[in-house]
Amino acid sequence: MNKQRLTSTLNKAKQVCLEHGRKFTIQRKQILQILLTTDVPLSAYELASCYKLRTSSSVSVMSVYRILSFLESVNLVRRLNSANKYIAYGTDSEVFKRETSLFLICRHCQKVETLAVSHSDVAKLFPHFDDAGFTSQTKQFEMLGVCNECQAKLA
Amino acid sequence: MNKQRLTSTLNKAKQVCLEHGRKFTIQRKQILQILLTTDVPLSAYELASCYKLRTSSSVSVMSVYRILSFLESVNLVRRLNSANKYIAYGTDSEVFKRETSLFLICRHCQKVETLAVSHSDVAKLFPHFDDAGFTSQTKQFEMLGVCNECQAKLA
DNA sequence: GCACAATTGATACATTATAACATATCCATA
DNA sequence: TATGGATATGTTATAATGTATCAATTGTGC
Repeated sequence: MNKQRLTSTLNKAKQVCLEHGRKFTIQRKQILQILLTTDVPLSAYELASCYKLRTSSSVSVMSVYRILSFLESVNLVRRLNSANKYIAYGTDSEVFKRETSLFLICRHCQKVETLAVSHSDVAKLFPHFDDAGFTSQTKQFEMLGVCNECQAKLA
Repeated sequence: MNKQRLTSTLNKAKQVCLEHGRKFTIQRKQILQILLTTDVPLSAYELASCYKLRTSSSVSVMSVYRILSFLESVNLVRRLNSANKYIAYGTDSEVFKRETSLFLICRHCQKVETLAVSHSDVAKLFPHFDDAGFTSQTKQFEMLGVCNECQAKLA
């Protein structure tokens, strides 16, 4: 993510927090910024380490979990279930706009690409889904595999 | 799962193991049987407890993980990433037949329903999926929500 | 019996996550 | 100003999940 987009996302993130009557504290900002400026998902423990390296300050893992859970609740961060790691994305991204997302996670380089999926597509995608009478609360799907670039390298 | 289907699945499971040049040991059989006869997913630790209760024998958690990982490798068991738990299914099920599956996981009763998805449907219905040039190795999607029955109860 | 691979046991450890309670900070307002 | 409530963080302990390593056992073919 380039500098301009980062700044704009951080500003928007602050707005989002305020709109929820919550604060955009320095720690929340730092954690979000770390996630926005790394290209691979990070675990809570990795985030705590990163925090120490980048800021000459520190944050407890417990706080990292709380911060992540807060940032998730306002849709600024997502947890990848298949990796137990976390990602962020620009506030101009489809992920932030609360559509259903498909995360393509590369097993080699760990990078994650995001595609948007409409809810109607989801229903269409899975035959008999409507018959099942199941009320989905899921806004993300995860797919593991090999990305374009890694495939080229491996070939 | 009824008794007849259980027996047939266990027999088929033995075949599958032998076809892979591996054994269908008593422990593997017990673990599989526990998974086949529970209606909710179980964690490795829960399986170890269950094993003790049901068999008057026991198995180390380490072994449970090895057994699960083996059973997964021959497609007799699946791990649910969103719950860190494991499920099995009849050998007559679509899941066993290696199609892509969608697991509908109920947040209330924990029960899991399975739908089959063809690979071509997956590619077709995520817009821009082909553009991404991503090679998927995923054979399952997980959806959290509320099942039919629980919804009726809650209403 | 012996060699070999597959399986399991046992111990230790790593990683991920939550519980519980204390403290701090900020803001509205009495 | 102070005080009360909500929000946020610190601290410690512990639970839950998972892996590494090496030894022991079991079964099978020769």
